[in-house]
Amino acid sequence: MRRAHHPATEELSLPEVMAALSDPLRIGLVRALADGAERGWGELWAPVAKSTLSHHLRVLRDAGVTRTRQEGTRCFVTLRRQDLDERFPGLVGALLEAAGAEDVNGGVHLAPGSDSTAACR
Amino acid sequence: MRRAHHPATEELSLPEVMAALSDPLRIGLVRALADGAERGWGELWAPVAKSTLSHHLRVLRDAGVTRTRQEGTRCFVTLRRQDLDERFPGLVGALLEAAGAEDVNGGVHLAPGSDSTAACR
DNA sequence: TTCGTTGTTCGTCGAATATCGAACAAGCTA
DNA sequence: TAGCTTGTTCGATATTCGACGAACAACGAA
Repeated sequence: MRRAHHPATEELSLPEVMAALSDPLRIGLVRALADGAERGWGELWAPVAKSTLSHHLRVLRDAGVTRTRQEGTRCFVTLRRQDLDERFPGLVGALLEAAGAEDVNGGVHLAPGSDSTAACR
Repeated sequence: MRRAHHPATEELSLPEVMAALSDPLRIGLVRALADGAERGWGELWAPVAKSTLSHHLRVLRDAGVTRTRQEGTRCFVTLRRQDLDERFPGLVGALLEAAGAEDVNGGVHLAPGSDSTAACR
């Protein structure tokens, strides 16, 4: 498990962020993180192999959309909402609203028994 | 020159629109159309072969971002701002603002002598 | 130390994308 | 009719992307 790279706020690239947010599964992941709560890997369920999920989370991280924190063998992920809003005001909000209206989620959902108050027990 | 396909407003797909807007050159094209004016092909200059430009304009059209009108051998293109705002409120505005702040244009610019008042002479 | 859990990385595959030049089609214009 | 202009389409090629399973690395627990 190598040290993950997180671009600084001023390094965020608009095309890269747009590309990261153009996949239904990744939109679903962002929606799952939209409430601002930190989520453990295990809470995020998606209909793909774990290596594929790891790939998508890496794309989001590399684009600066999410931040990953490591704790032992576990990883926790949060949406970098504030950084994104600073560089691209309104973009994430508009995306989340549109994705909610159309129910775009790529098959992603939170694991049973997880809610924003029970995260990271 | 075959009849171009334009998806209806209710057929617009969020991931597809996001993907169409994730390329710097296409962002540049959208910016060139942002004032709502109809532009002729010849007014849009980009640092790629004409077949490549045709491809990018097709991607935008197929995603429902732009509308193409044909007149003789010429084509004119407009941004479907109203349709996009109806389905994805605020998305295009946030993109244009961010792209303007970062000057993302993919090398696209309007041909010399073109401005919003002189279009389509 | 030996497992088991967790997430990353690697190799591979097929599909999609970006790009170019060349050929083509459709409509003006001379 | 014969060019000219304009934009699309066609191959061809190189790259990227999404997906998978397998192997690996790091850490906690038994």
